Amino acid sequence: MMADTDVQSLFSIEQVATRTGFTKRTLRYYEEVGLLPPTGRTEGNYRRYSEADVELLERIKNLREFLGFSLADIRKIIEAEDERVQLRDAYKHEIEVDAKVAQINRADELIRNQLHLIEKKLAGLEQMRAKLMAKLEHHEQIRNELLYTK
Amino acid sequence: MMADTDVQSLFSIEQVATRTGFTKRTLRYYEEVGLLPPTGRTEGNYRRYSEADVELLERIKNLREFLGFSLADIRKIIEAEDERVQLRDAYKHEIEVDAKVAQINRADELIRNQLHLIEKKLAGLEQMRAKLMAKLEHHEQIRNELLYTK
DNA sequence: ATTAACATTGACGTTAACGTTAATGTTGTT
DNA sequence: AACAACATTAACGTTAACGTCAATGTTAAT
Repeated sequence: MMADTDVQSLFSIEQVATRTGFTKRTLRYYEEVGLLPPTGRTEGNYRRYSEADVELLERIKNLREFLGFSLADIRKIIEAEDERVQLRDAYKHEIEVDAKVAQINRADELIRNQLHLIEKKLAGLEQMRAKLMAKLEHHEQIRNELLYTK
Repeated sequence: MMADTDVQSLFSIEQVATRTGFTKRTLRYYEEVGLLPPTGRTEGNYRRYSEADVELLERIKNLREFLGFSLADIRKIIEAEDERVQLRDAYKHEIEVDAKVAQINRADELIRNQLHLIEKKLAGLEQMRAKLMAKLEHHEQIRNELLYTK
Protein backbone atom coordinates (compact mmCIF):
# COMPACT_ATOMS: atom_id res chain seq x y z
CA MET A 1 0.00 0.00 0.00
CA MET A 2 1.06 3.61 0.49
CA ALA A 3 1.21 4.76 -3.10
CA ASP A 4 3.77 7.34 -4.21
CA THR A 5 1.35 10.20 -4.29
CA ASP A 6 3.98 12.84 -5.00
CA VAL A 7 6.61 11.10 -7.03
CA GLN A 8 7.65 14.24 -8.85
CA SER A 9 6.22 17.20 -7.02
CA LEU A 10 9.31 19.32 -6.59
CA PHE A 11 9.16 23.09 -6.68
CA SER A 12 11.55 25.90 -7.55
CA ILE A 13 12.41 28.51 -5.00
CA GLU A 14 10.22 31.00 -6.80
CA GLN A 15 7.21 28.73 -6.73
CA VAL A 16 7.69 28.09 -3.06
CA ALA A 17 8.10 31.78 -2.37
CA THR A 18 4.84 32.50 -4.16
CA ARG A 19 2.98 29.73 -2.41
CA THR A 20 4.22 30.42 1.08
CA GLY A 21 4.59 34.17 1.00
CA PHE A 22 8.19 34.01 2.14
CA THR A 23 10.75 35.84 0.07
CA LYS A 24 13.39 33.90 -1.78
CA ARG A 25 15.99 35.48 0.44
CA THR A 26 14.19 34.17 3.49
CA LEU A 27 14.04 30.65 2.06
CA ARG A 28 17.77 30.74 1.41
CA TYR A 29 18.31 32.11 4.88
CA TYR A 30 16.31 29.30 6.43
CA GLU A 31 18.54 26.85 4.70
CA GLU A 32 21.64 28.80 5.69
CA VAL A 33 20.78 28.50 9.38
CA GLY A 34 19.75 24.89 8.98
CA LEU A 35 16.11 25.47 9.70
CA LEU A 36 14.80 24.11 6.44
CA PRO A 37 17.18 22.72 3.83
CA PRO A 38 15.28 21.92 0.63
CA THR A 39 14.75 18.25 -0.08
CA GLY A 40 16.98 18.27 -3.13
CA ARG A 41 19.00 20.09 -5.77
CA THR A 42 18.95 19.92 -9.54
CA GLU A 43 21.98 18.92 -11.55
CA GLY A 44 22.81 22.61 -11.90
CA ASN A 45 22.55 23.09 -8.15
CA TYR A 46 19.11 24.70 -8.05
CA ARG A 47 17.10 24.15 -4.89
CA ARG A 48 14.14 21.77 -5.18
CA TYR A 49 11.47 21.85 -2.48
CA SER A 50 9.10 18.97 -1.81
CA GLU A 51 5.47 19.22 -0.86
CA ALA A 52 6.48 18.30 2.68
CA ASP A 53 8.92 21.22 2.67
CA VAL A 54 6.14 23.57 1.69
CA GLU A 55 3.90 22.25 4.42
CA LEU A 56 6.61 22.74 6.98
CA LEU A 57 7.14 26.26 5.72
CA GLU A 58 3.49 26.97 6.20
CA ARG A 59 3.72 25.77 9.76
CA ILE A 60 6.74 27.99 10.27
CA LYS A 61 4.80 30.89 8.90
CA ASN A 62 2.05 30.29 11.41
CA LEU A 63 4.47 30.03 14.25
CA ARG A 64 6.25 33.21 13.30
CA GLU A 65 3.76 35.66 11.91
CA PHE A 66 0.66 34.71 13.79
CA LEU A 67 2.11 33.41 17.00
CA GLY A 68 5.26 35.46 17.31
CA PHE A 69 7.69 32.64 17.99
CA SER A 70 11.35 33.33 17.29
CA LEU A 71 13.27 31.19 14.85
CA ALA A 72 15.09 29.75 17.85
CA ASP A 73 11.78 28.66 19.37
CA ILE A 74 10.65 27.28 16.05
CA ARG A 75 13.82 25.34 15.66
CA LYS A 76 13.16 23.64 18.97
CA ILE A 77 9.60 22.85 18.03
CA ILE A 78 10.65 21.38 14.72
CA GLU A 79 13.43 19.39 16.28
CA ALA A 80 10.94 17.93 18.72
CA GLU A 81 8.75 16.96 15.81
CA ASP A 82 11.71 15.44 14.03
CA GLU A 83 12.43 13.32 17.03
CA ARG A 84 8.83 12.22 17.00
CA VAL A 85 9.21 11.17 13.38
CA GLN A 86 12.32 9.21 14.31
CA LEU A 87 10.42 7.53 17.07
CA ARG A 88 7.63 6.74 14.70
CA ASP A 89 10.05 5.07 12.31
CA ALA A 90 11.74 3.09 15.02
CA TYR A 91 8.33 2.19 16.30
CA LYS A 92 7.34 0.53 13.08
CA HIS A 93 10.26 -1.85 13.23
CA GLU A 94 9.97 -2.55 16.89
CA ILE A 95 8.56 -5.90 17.86
CA GLU A 96 8.55 -5.76 21.62
CA VAL A 97 5.26 -4.43 22.88
CA ASP A 98 6.88 -2.85 25.92
CA ALA A 99 9.39 -1.03 23.76
CA LYS A 100 6.61 0.21 21.55
CA VAL A 101 4.75 1.61 24.50
CA ALA A 102 7.94 3.24 25.77
CA GLN A 103 8.44 4.95 22.43
CA ILE A 104 4.92 6.25 22.40
CA ASN A 105 5.42 7.55 25.90
CA ARG A 106 8.53 9.41 24.84
CA ALA A 107 6.67 10.95 21.93
CA ASP A 108 3.93 12.04 24.29
CA GLU A 109 6.48 13.74 26.47
CA LEU A 110 7.67 15.82 23.53
CA ILE A 111 4.12 16.68 22.63
CA ARG A 112 3.33 17.73 26.16
CA ASN A 113 6.32 20.03 26.22
CA GLN A 114 4.92 21.85 23.27
CA LEU A 115 1.48 21.90 24.77
CA HIS A 116 2.83 23.66 27.82
CA LEU A 117 4.49 26.29 25.68
CA ILE A 118 1.26 26.90 23.87
CA GLU A 119 -1.00 26.80 26.85
CA LYS A 120 1.10 29.34 28.63
CA LYS A 121 0.57 31.73 25.78
CA LEU A 122 -3.08 30.82 25.56
CA ALA A 123 -3.63 31.60 29.22
CA GLY A 124 -2.06 35.01 28.87
CA LEU A 125 -4.08 35.85 25.80
CA GLU A 126 -7.32 34.60 27.30
CA GLN A 127 -6.79 36.75 30.32
CA MET A 128 -6.30 39.79 28.11
CA ARG A 129 -9.41 38.94 26.19
CA ALA A 130 -11.44 38.50 29.35
CA LYS A 131 -10.43 41.92 30.58
CA LEU A 132 -11.34 43.58 27.30
CA MET A 133 -14.68 41.81 27.12
CA ALA A 134 -15.47 42.78 30.68
CA LYS A 135 -14.96 46.38 29.67
CA LEU A 136 -17.25 45.99 26.71
CA GLU A 137 -19.96 44.55 28.93
CA HIS A 138 -19.52 47.29 31.43
CA HIS A 139 -19.93 49.84 28.67
CA GLU A 140 -23.02 48.07 27.52
CA GLN A 141 -24.50 48.46 30.95
CA ILE A 142 -23.61 52.13 31.08
CA ARG A 143 -25.24 52.68 27.72
CA ASN A 144 -28.40 51.09 29.01
CA GLU A 145 -28.41 53.31 32.05
CA LEU A 146 -27.95 56.37 29.90
CA LEU A 147 -30.83 55.42 27.66
CA TYR A 148 -32.97 54.81 30.69
CA THR A 149 -32.51 58.40 31.91
CA LYS A 150 -33.80 59.81 28.64
CA MET B 1 -12.98 59.99 48.80
CA MET B 2 -10.10 58.58 46.76
CA ALA B 3 -7.30 58.84 49.28
CA ASP B 4 -3.74 59.52 48.17
CA THR B 5 -2.58 55.99 48.58
CA ASP B 6 0.81 56.59 47.02
CA VAL B 7 1.70 60.16 47.79
CA GLN B 8 5.42 59.48 47.80
CA SER B 9 5.93 56.15 46.15
CA LEU B 10 8.56 57.00 43.58
CA PHE B 11 11.27 54.56 42.67
CA SER B 12 14.80 54.79 41.37
CA ILE B 13 15.71 53.12 38.12
CA GLU B 14 17.53 50.41 40.02
CA GLN B 15 14.52 49.61 42.18
CA VAL B 16 12.32 49.42 39.13
CA ALA B 17 14.82 47.23 37.34
CA THR B 18 14.87 44.84 40.27
CA ARG B 19 11.11 44.76 40.62
CA THR B 20 10.29 44.34 36.93
CA GLY B 21 13.24 42.27 35.78
CA PHE B 22 14.07 44.72 33.02
CA THR B 23 17.63 45.99 32.87
CA LYS B 24 18.36 49.64 33.51
CA ARG B 25 19.44 49.99 29.93
CA THR B 26 16.09 48.70 28.77
CA LEU B 27 14.23 51.16 30.98
CA ARG B 28 16.25 54.00 29.54
CA TYR B 29 15.64 52.65 26.08
CA TYR B 30 11.90 52.53 26.65
CA GLU B 31 12.01 56.19 27.58
CA GLU B 32 14.25 56.97 24.60
CA VAL B 33 11.71 55.58 22.19
CA GLY B 34 8.83 57.18 24.03
CA LEU B 35 7.29 53.96 25.19
CA LEU B 36 7.46 54.69 28.88
CA PRO B 37 8.89 57.98 30.13
CA PRO B 38 9.18 57.92 33.93
CA THR B 39 6.66 60.01 35.81
CA GLY B 40 9.28 62.42 37.10
CA ARG B 41 12.89 63.43 37.67
CA THR B 42 14.75 64.47 40.80
CA GLU B 43 16.43 67.84 41.11
CA GLY B 44 19.65 66.24 39.98
CA ASN B 45 17.89 64.79 36.93
CA TYR B 46 17.51 61.22 38.18
CA ARG B 47 14.55 59.27 36.85
CA ARG B 48 11.69 58.65 39.26
CA TYR B 49 9.13 55.97 38.45
CA SER B 50 5.64 55.86 39.94
CA GLU B 51 3.74 52.78 40.97
CA ALA B 52 1.62 53.20 37.86
CA ASP B 53 4.81 53.17 35.78
CA VAL B 54 5.82 49.91 37.37
CA GLU B 55 2.43 48.39 36.69
CA LEU B 56 2.61 49.40 33.07
CA LEU B 57 6.07 47.90 32.84
CA GLU B 58 4.73 44.65 34.16
CA ARG B 59 2.06 44.67 31.48
CA ILE B 60 4.72 45.34 28.89
CA LYS B 61 6.71 42.43 30.20
CA ASN B 62 3.72 40.16 29.79
CA LEU B 63 3.07 41.34 26.30
CA ARG B 64 6.68 40.88 25.25
CA GLU B 65 8.06 37.86 26.99
CA PHE B 66 5.00 35.73 27.33
CA LEU B 67 2.97 36.78 24.34
CA GLY B 68 5.70 37.72 21.89
CA PHE B 69 4.39 41.12 20.87
CA SER B 70 6.89 43.55 19.35
CA LEU B 71 7.49 46.92 20.92
CA ALA B 72 5.67 48.41 17.95
CA ASP B 73 2.61 46.29 18.72
CA ILE B 74 2.85 47.18 22.38
CA ARG B 75 3.09 50.82 21.58
CA LYS B 76 -0.18 50.59 19.67
CA ILE B 77 -1.86 48.72 22.48
CA ILE B 78 -0.72 51.26 25.02
CA GLU B 79 -1.70 54.18 22.85
CA ALA B 80 -5.16 52.69 22.45
CA GLU B 81 -5.40 52.42 26.20
CA ASP B 82 -4.23 55.97 26.59
CA GLU B 83 -6.91 57.17 24.25
CA ARG B 84 -9.43 55.24 26.28
CA VAL B 85 -8.23 57.03 29.38
CA GLN B 86 -8.63 60.33 27.58
CA LEU B 87 -12.11 59.36 26.57
CA ARG B 88 -12.89 58.38 30.10
CA ASP B 89 -11.79 61.77 31.34
CA ALA B 90 -13.72 63.65 28.72
CA TYR B 91 -16.65 61.42 29.45
CA LYS B 92 -16.80 62.46 33.08
CA HIS B 93 -17.20 66.09 32.17
CA GLU B 94 -19.61 65.51 29.37
CA ILE B 95 -23.21 66.43 30.03
CA GLU B 96 -24.93 65.54 26.78
CA VAL B 97 -26.21 62.00 26.92
CA ASP B 98 -25.74 61.51 23.20
CA ALA B 99 -22.14 62.64 23.40
CA LYS B 100 -21.55 60.29 26.29
CA VAL B 101 -22.87 57.38 24.31
CA ALA B 102 -20.74 58.39 21.36
CA GLN B 103 -17.64 58.39 23.52
CA ILE B 104 -18.41 54.99 24.88
CA ASN B 105 -18.90 53.75 21.38
CA ARG B 106 -15.51 55.06 20.37
CA ALA B 107 -13.92 53.35 23.35
CA ASP B 108 -15.61 50.12 22.34
CA GLU B 109 -14.16 50.44 18.89
CA LEU B 110 -10.65 50.65 20.33
CA ILE B 111 -11.31 47.70 22.55
CA ARG B 112 -12.62 45.63 19.67
CA ASN B 113 -9.50 46.38 17.65
CA GLN B 114 -7.41 44.86 20.38
CA LEU B 115 -9.78 41.96 20.71
CA HIS B 116 -9.27 41.14 17.07
CA LEU B 117 -5.50 41.18 17.49
CA ILE B 118 -5.77 38.84 20.41
CA GLU B 119 -8.36 36.53 18.96
CA LYS B 120 -6.28 36.07 15.86
CA LYS B 121 -3.42 34.80 17.98
CA LEU B 122 -5.78 32.77 20.09
CA ALA B 123 -7.21 31.00 17.07
CA GLY B 124 -3.79 30.05 15.82
CA LEU B 125 -2.71 28.75 19.20
CA GLU B 126 -5.89 26.82 19.75
CA GLN B 127 -5.49 25.11 16.42
CA MET B 128 -1.98 24.07 17.34
CA ARG B 129 -3.17 22.79 20.65
CA ALA B 130 -5.97 20.81 19.05
CA LYS B 131 -3.54 19.09 16.73
CA LEU B 132 -1.21 18.15 19.54
CA MET B 133 -4.02 16.86 21.71
CA ALA B 134 -5.37 14.82 18.85
CA LYS B 135 -2.02 13.13 18.63
CA LEU B 136 -2.01 12.42 22.33
CA GLU B 137 -5.44 10.83 22.09
CA HIS B 138 -4.38 8.80 19.13
CA HIS B 139 -1.41 7.52 21.08
CA GLU B 140 -3.66 6.70 23.96
CA GLN B 141 -5.73 4.54 21.67
CA ILE B 142 -2.68 2.79 20.31
CA ARG B 143 -1.48 2.08 23.80
CA ASN B 144 -4.79 0.49 24.63
CA GLU B 145 -4.63 -1.70 21.57
CA LEU B 146 -1.14 -2.80 22.48
CA LEU B 147 -2.17 -3.71 25.97
CA TYR B 148 -5.10 -5.62 24.57
CA THR B 149 -2.84 -7.88 22.53
CA LYS B 150 -0.90 -8.92 25.58
C1' DA C 1 23.11 28.06 -30.23
C1' DT C 2 21.11 31.81 -28.44
C1' DT C 3 18.64 34.31 -25.19
C1' DA C 4 15.34 35.72 -21.51
C1' DA C 5 14.15 34.35 -17.20
C1' DC C 6 15.44 32.40 -13.28
C1' DA C 7 19.09 30.51 -10.19
C1' DT C 8 23.58 30.49 -7.37
C1' DT C 9 26.90 32.30 -3.82
C1' DG C 10 29.21 36.01 -1.66
C1' DA C 11 29.18 40.12 0.74
C1' DC C 12 27.75 44.26 2.54
C1' DG C 13 23.47 46.96 4.45
C1' DT C 14 19.41 47.52 7.66
C1' DT C 15 16.22 47.56 11.68
C1' DA C 16 14.79 46.36 16.32
C1' DA C 17 16.05 45.86 20.81
C1' DC C 18 18.98 46.12 23.54
C1' DG C 19 24.56 45.59 25.73
C1' DT C 20 28.78 47.92 26.96
C1' DT C 21 31.97 51.37 27.96
C1' DA C 22 33.52 55.98 29.10
C1' DA C 23 33.37 60.38 30.93
C1' DT C 24 30.87 62.88 34.21
C1' DG C 25 27.37 64.27 37.71
C1' DT C 26 24.29 63.22 42.14
C1' DT C 27 22.93 61.28 46.70
C1' DG C 28 23.12 59.92 51.12
C1' DT C 29 25.73 58.50 54.89
C1' DT C 30 29.52 59.12 57.72
C1' DA D 1 33.45 67.59 53.06
C1' DA D 2 34.38 63.33 51.57
C1' DC D 3 33.48 59.16 49.61
C1' DA D 4 31.06 54.98 47.93
C1' DA D 5 27.22 53.91 45.44
C1' DC D 6 24.31 55.07 42.16
C1' DA D 7 22.86 58.14 38.35
C1' DT D 8 23.33 60.70 33.70
C1' DT D 9 24.20 61.13 28.51
C1' DA D 10 26.79 59.86 24.45
C1' DA D 11 28.38 56.76 21.54
C1' DC D 12 29.83 52.65 19.70
C1' DG D 13 28.92 47.32 19.66
C1' DT D 14 25.88 43.14 19.05
C1' DT D 15 22.41 39.70 17.50
C1' DA D 16 18.45 38.13 14.86
C1' DA D 17 16.27 38.15 10.70
C1' DC D 18 16.31 39.33 6.87
C1' DG D 19 17.17 43.15 2.32
C1' DT D 20 19.97 44.38 -1.50
C1' DC D 21 23.33 44.35 -4.81
C1' DA D 22 26.89 42.17 -7.93
C1' DA D 23 29.12 38.76 -10.44
C1' DT D 24 28.19 34.49 -12.38
C1' DG D 25 25.91 30.11 -13.66
C1' DT D 26 21.46 27.28 -15.32
C1' DT D 27 17.05 26.26 -17.73
C1' DA D 28 13.87 26.13 -21.11
C1' DA D 29 12.05 27.59 -25.18
C1' DT D 30 12.94 29.22 -29.54
